[in-house]
Amino acid sequence: MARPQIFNQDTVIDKALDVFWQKGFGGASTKDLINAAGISNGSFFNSFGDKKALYLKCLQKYDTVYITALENLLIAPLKFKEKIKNVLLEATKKSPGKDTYEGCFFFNTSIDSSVDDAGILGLADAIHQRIEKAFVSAVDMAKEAGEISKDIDSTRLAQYLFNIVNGLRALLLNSPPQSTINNIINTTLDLLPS
Amino acid sequence: MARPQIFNQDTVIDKALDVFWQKGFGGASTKDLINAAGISNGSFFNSFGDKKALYLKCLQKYDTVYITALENLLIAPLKFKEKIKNVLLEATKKSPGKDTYEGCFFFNTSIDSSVDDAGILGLADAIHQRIEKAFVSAVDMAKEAGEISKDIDSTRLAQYLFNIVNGLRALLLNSPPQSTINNIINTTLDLLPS
DNA sequence: ATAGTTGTGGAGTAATTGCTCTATAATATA
DNA sequence: TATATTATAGAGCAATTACTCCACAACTAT
Repeated sequence: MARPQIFNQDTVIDKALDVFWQKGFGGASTKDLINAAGISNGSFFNSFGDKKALYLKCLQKYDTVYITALENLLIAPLKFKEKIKNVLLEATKKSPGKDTYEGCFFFNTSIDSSVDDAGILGLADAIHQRIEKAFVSAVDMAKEAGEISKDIDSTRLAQYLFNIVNGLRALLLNSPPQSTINNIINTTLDLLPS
Repeated sequence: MARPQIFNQDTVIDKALDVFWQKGFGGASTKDLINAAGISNGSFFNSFGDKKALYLKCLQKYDTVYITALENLLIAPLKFKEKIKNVLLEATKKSPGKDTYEGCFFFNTSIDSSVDDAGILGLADAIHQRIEKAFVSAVDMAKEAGEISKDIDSTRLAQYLFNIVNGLRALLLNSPPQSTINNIINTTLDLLPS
């Protein structure tokens, strides 16, 4: 009936995610994206609409894959402190094979001043709430298990912990010494309420 | 001997700082800067060299004025907890007259992926160390005053506190509800070691 | 084979970018 | 008043941007 697409959409989104992740929305040119994906200009715009729409798809994919992984860490059947430790270590690990920190595409989006699309900002906000909710679940589980006092306000502690992760995300952008990261993580764990 | 400059350099830097602060390095076009300063294209490049050099001057000014203010808060003769509270409140206050959060030009610089100039990055790094050092001083003062244990590693606690401020800086970029800010600040203060 | 439909490649476009160049204006000194 | 010196205004430029347009390719159903 019609000529079939020569490329795999999902693969292109993965490649685009890499480029956006590295360079940000404004820093990634359409040429960068097209080159990375290995498709033609025509196919690019024909299939994805425009740069913003593709970025949104990348963020959706990130939501599905990476945020889900974070969520799983937070609802894992482990001790509270252990769980938080895992989250902090996961957030500050290096990219596989490389010597740079992996970072977080959601965080990068939320601080990227070149992102002004309502759809993208809306999804970023939804992801923010999703993560916060996952932290709340972790705190609630800790309460149930008697690991921390039931008097603690779950939302408050969740927002506090999320904030520490975000501080680390910002720090990571400037390739800090590992000792700084360790200091922050260890102090956070030491100060965790009981 | 020669035609005098019609404008005040320091005023132009202030105006440029405003524009860069709002839009970031890449987001602020030379046209934006020139319009805000109210000078001509020729004068702009003749006096400041290029965009990067002007940005550096803005960051230097920020260092001198705002970072010094933060430093003063941290070495003020107040109780440790009081001091940290002041720093957190100062970091999260709204712009005078406006309904948006003021933010931090240094922080914005450190997360701005469109900044790639070695001089700017170098100064940002120096400011980072300056702030960390100020936090260390605050912790040391608290130890001397017997407010917290001398067993605490000053650098570790300083980096932890700085990290919380940076998390808030990132959060502020998305105009969060005041309750979230309060929750993070109050939890941080509650968990402060003794 | 042919018609119908959709994908592909790549030349082309209008707008914007940071910055240069030059004619001229304004000043201090001689 | 003439000269030397620097500032100003703004036209202009090469490069890049996101994106459009269209001739043509590739496929399926008839």
